[in-house]
Amino acid sequence: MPARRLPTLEDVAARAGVSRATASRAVNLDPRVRAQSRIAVEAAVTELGYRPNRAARSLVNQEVDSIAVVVPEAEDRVFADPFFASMLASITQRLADSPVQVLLAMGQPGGRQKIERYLRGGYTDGAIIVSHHRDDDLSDVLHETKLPAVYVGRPYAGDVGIPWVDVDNRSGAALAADHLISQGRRRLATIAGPQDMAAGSDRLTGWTEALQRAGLDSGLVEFGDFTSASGAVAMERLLERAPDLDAVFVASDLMAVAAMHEVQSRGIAVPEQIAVVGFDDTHAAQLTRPPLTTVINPVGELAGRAVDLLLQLMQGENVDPVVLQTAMVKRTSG
Amino acid sequence: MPARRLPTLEDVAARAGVSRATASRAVNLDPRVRAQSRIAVEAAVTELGYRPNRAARSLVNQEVDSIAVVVPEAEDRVFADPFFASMLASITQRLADSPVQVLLAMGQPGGRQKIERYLRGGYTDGAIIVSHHRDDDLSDVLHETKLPAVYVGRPYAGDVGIPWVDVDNRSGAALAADHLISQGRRRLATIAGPQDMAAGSDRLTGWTEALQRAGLDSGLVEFGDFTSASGAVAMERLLERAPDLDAVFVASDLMAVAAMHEVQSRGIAVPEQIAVVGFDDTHAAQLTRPPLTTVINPVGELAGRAVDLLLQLMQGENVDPVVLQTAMVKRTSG
DNA sequence: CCGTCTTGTGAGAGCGCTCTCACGGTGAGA
DNA sequence: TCTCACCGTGAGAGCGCTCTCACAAGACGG
Repeated sequence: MPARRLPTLEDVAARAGVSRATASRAVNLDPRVRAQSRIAVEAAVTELGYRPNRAARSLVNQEVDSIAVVVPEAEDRVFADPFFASMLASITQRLADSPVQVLLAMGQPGGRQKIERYLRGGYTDGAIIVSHHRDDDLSDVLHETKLPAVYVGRPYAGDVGIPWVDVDNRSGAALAADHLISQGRRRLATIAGPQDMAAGSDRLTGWTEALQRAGLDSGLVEFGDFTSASGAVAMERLLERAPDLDAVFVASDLMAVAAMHEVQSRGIAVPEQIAVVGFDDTHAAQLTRPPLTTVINPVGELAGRAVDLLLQLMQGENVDPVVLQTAMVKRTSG
Repeated sequence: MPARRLPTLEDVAARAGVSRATASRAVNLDPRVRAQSRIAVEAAVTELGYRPNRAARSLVNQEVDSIAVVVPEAEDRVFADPFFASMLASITQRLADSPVQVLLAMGQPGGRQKIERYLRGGYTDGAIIVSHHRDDDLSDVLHETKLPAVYVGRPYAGDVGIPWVDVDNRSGAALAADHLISQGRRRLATIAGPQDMAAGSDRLTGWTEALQRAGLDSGLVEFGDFTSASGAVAMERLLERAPDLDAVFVASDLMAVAAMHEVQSRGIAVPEQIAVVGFDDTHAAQLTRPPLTTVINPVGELAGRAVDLLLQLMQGENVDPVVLQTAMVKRTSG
C-alpha cells in the first residue's frame, strides 16, 4: 500500500487538457492523435511520473500476462548447476520481444507448498517446470487447476498429461559410446546420473545398449547426483575397481570436469590413457585442459521449444512432447 | 487471446448457486461464509477449473504486485558467473512468503532498449538492478519514471539518487592484504577487476592502501574482467613480470580458481611458494585443491537487504544505501 | 451551398474482482 | 410476543484502463 496515490490516466488527461480516451491513445501511440495533443500528454506523463497500471490494462485486453518458470529445487542446487541459469536466461531471451513477463518461482524441497500455492493462486497464466526431479504432486496441482504447463525434461513418472521437451538422452549417450568404441577403446566405464531422474536413467540406458551392441562389458558403472563432488568420488571408485579402464563417459559436464581432475591428479594422461566424454556442453567444457569432448544438451533450443509449446497451450491448442536430437562436440579429452 | 473464455467468478457463483460476493469470500477464505456455501463454491471452482484473474484482483486491491530483477548483462555472462544465479535465488527466496512476484529481465548490452521499455512500460512496481557495470542510461530511465529501484553494487557513477546495497569492497581487500602480510609474505601481487566497475576499483584501492600502509610495493597489478579466462591470462603475465612473487590476491573467485590452476600447472606449490586469496567465497572456492582462502561476499544478505530497501521505497519511505562489512574465510590456499 | 467524407475527440461501457452497505433470517433475552 | 444483536448474504460501486460509438469541425467535390 503506497503512501501516496499514483497518478492515473485521468490525472494525465486533466493536466494535458484532453479526455482520458485521448490520453490513452497518446500513451499507446495511436496515430490518430493530433501532434499537439500527443505532446501535451507526453509532457503530462513526464511531469507526473505517470506509469500505466498494468493490472487495469491487462484486465481490459485479456492479454497473456506472464508465465512462471518453476524450479522445484533447493537454492544451493540451483546456484551450482549452470543448467538452470542457462535455462532461465534462454527463456527470458525468447520472450524478450513479447509482452509476456517471466516470473520466477524456486523452492527448496521442503517448501513445495509454496510453489503449489503459487500455481493455485492464479498468479500466472502458464508455467514451465524446470527440474530433473520427479514431480508427481506438482502434476496433480497442474491437472487440477488446468494451468497450462510444460515440463523441461521428460517427467520420470511417464505420461502425466502434461507436454514436455527434452533432448534424446538415450541416443546422446549412445553417440558417446560409439565414439569411444570407434577410437578403439575397449575397457569403458560410465559415471551415471541419479536413476530417479529421466535424464539419469535414459543416459545410462543408451550407454549400456550401445556397449552391448558392440559386445563389450557394460558393468563398469558408478553413480553420481550430477554434482561436482559426486563426480570426483565416482571416478575414484571406478579407478579402484578397474585400474585398466581406458575411457569413461560421464553423464554431466559438471561431474565430468571433476572426474577428469581426479584422473589427472593421479598422473594419468587424458586422453592418452583414459578418454573422458561428458554430457551437456556447458561453458566449463571449453575451459578444462584438455578441453572436454561432450554431448550437446541444446539448452537454448530446449528453452525456445518449451516457450513455444506453452504459448500454444495457452491459446487452447493441443501440443505433443518434443524430443530434440543431439550431437557430439569432439574436443581433445576423448 | 485464448480460444475459449476462462471461467470467471460470476460463473462459479452461478454454478454454486450463490452471489458473486459470496463466491469471492469463499475463494478468499473469509470465515463469515457458511460451510455449505463454501463447499458449493469449492466444488464449482474445481469443476470449472476456475483461477482468479490476478489483474482484476490487484486492480481492486492496489496491491504491490511484482518487482523486477534486472540484469543488464549479456546472457553468456550471466551463465558463467554464479553471482547472478545466486543473487536471483536469494531474492526469490526472500520473497517466497510474500505475495510479491519476481519478474526477470535480462538484456544483452545491445538490447538495453528492451530493458528500458520494460521499466518504462509499467510492467512492474519496483526494480532491483543487479550488475557490476555502470548503468548511466538506466539511472535516467529510473529517475524519469520515478520507478522505485535499488542497485546491487554501488553505482560507479557515484550518487545517482538511487539507493544501493554493497559489500565493503575496500576493507575486504584490505583484509586480504593484511592477512597475507601477517603471514610474512613480502612480494605481493594482485589480479584486479575491471576499473570501470565499483567492485573492481574499490577492491584495488583497498589492496593498494593496505600495502602502502605496510610500506610494501603495490605496483604488481594485472587486470582481468572477472571471467575465468582473464584470470589465467593475468596470472601468466604476473609470473612473467615477477617470478619471485609469493602471494597473489585475486579480485574474484572465478578468476582466482583459474589463476591458481595456472600457478599449479607450472609446478609451483600453493600455498608454500605462492599464496592465493580470492574474493566472493563462491561454491567453487571449496572445490579447489587446496581450498581457496577468500573474502566473503555475502550474496544472500545483500539480496535480502536489497529487497527490504525496495519494499520500503515502494511504501514511500526514504532509505539510505547499505554497506555490508565482510570477513575472510581462511582455508589453505593462502 | 449542400451533402459527404475525414480527422480528432469525448462520453461511457465494461473487463473481473473486492468491499461496503443494507437487509432478511435466526435465536437470545425481556 | 416483541426487540435486538448477529450472522450470512446480495446488490452495486468502483479500481484504471481500452475501445466502441457518436459527434463536431473542417475539407472537398458536385
